[in-house]
Amino acid sequence: MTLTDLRYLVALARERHFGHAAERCNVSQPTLSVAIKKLEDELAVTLFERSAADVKITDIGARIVAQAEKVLLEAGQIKELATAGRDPLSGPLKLGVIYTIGPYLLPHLIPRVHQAAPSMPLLIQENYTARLAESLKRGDLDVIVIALPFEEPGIVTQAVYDEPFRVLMPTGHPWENDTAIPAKRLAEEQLLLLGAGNCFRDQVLEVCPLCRPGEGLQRTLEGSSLETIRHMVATGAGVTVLPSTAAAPIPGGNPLLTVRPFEAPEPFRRIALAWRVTYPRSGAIDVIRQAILASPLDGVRPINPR
Amino acid sequence: MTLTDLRYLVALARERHFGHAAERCNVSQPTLSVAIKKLEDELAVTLFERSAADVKITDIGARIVAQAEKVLLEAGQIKELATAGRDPLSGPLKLGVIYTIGPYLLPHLIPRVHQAAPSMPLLIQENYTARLAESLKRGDLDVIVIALPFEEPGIVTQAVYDEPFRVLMPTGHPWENDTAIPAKRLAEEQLLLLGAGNCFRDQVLEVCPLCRPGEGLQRTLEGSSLETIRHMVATGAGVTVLPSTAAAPIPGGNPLLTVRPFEAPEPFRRIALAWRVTYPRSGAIDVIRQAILASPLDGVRPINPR
DNA sequence: AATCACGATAGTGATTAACTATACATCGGA
DNA sequence: TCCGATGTATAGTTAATCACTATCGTGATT
Repeated sequence: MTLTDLRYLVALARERHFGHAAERCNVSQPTLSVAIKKLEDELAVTLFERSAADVKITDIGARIVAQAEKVLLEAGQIKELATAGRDPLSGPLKLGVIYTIGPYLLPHLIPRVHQAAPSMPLLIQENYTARLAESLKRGDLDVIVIALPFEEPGIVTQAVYDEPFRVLMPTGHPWENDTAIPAKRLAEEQLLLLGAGNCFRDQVLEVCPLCRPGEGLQRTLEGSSLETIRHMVATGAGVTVLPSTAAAPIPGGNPLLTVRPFEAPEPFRRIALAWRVTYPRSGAIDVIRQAILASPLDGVRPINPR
Repeated sequence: MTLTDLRYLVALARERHFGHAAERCNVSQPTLSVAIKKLEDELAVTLFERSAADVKITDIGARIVAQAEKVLLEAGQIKELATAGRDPLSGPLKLGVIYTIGPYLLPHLIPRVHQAAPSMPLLIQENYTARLAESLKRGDLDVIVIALPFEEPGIVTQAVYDEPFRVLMPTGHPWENDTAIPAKRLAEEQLLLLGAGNCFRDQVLEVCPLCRPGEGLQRTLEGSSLETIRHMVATGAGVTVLPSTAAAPIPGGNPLLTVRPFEAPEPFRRIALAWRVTYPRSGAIDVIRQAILASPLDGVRPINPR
């Protein structure tokens, strides 16, 4: 049993296809077949049911694969430790960002990180919080940028900034003359919402408890983005709530759109970094944090680490 | 980086002496020296400070050794899992049973399986043959109990017993005085039938080709069960055909109901086990078969495996 | 300076892991 | 029922790796 064998095992469990798994491991199909068979012989256990139609993992196989993943994750930590021991700012950093932050943060973040740590390229993935959390735990990501609350065993978080919410309406809307909008008044309007899975959607619904989706004027745009919603507001389809960084990303802005703050207490979300407790490159995380705080993010309030 | 390398690494960290560490690993000293050097090159980190006096572990080396120990521990768990999973009678078995067998077989089967294989809990699902077949092929079920004929690619079957059909009528019915009922005479009566999807319904209709549902006196009870039909017969709503195990499930029976056999040739159904050809826990299947045959099922004729 | 202890290096053989080519099994369509 | 497509297993070969013995180099001790 070698680490290579375990990698083959995990790949096969993921792909459920010898050929594809082999390709993913950059080896030939027979290599992988033989390795799996060798493992099965060594452990004296059938790990997979092979049939013409597909490859099914056995019950015991699944448990062993889960354990193999743990072994590989821990083994990967050895390389991370070595990298960190050399220089935490060398080697690629796998960064995950939620959809409602990525487009507004990354254009500022990337050049700043590159300047602070030129030998630390960023490998970036945008996704929902739940997916990012999974990847983070699996080791597919090193650090993620998400909104609090966020509690996962084995994961630590550090708040970075608070970001107030804004109301976005088409220019000419009756609220245009108000300097600040009370949250309850959202219930009077057609409110455009992101699809389920976006944490920001839930946060908006918390702001306005009367806005139950499906009852009344709210409209959910499944699989959509804040940018799409912005365009819909511009066409007069309704109003929406945006995080401040997303409210006016282009200097000057769109003349068809008007942004107004909420009335106090202004609703906001708290954005944080999260990483595995065991992740050794704390220096790299600090660089990310500094780069975020150095970015010109509209309306945000930095949080100092305790 | 291999698991062997990590074992050498850990041994050296413990012994702080290349020769002794090599001895403990049952390899020569140069073998261990080379392996450690290879690791250091691969990780681009100095793990040990070699001096004439002794071998000192570096700061980063100590952290990597600790991690290596974790990897080895987790890797050892794989072997433990394999040992634990080697017994086909350990671990849950996902068993599917058709609706017209489940209520009569399972009360006998479950305690017998538990006795024969205490560490093999049964996860049971009752459904139509077609649904069970699908789940079986998908791997959601491991073994199913169905009525023959049953042909599916990749699935093998083994007949377990034959079960004759019986006529159930309300007590006081004119047929009560007959010792056996000819199948054709069913067409004379209001015949209560299970809904489509139940294989038993089709088998009953085969017994009596004149009984076309929808024409004449037959009545189909969609979404119903044999127990419901039994109650309807008791109220005089008609007669029905039951498999023998369902004819008198309670000792003593119901005074409102009378059961009579068919005239020879007695119609029957053949009950079988089915599983994927690739399913590795044949021992578990055998336990199920034995437990079925050991159950006191009214009127059934066991079939010996060829 | 000679010796000793110990790790590093060189060179060689055996094992193993990888490849290509091809056999074999199964399923679906003609 | 045969044939082709798909997918896994096996055979045979090559290359890389691992582990061995023998020996060297270095620093500490006598």
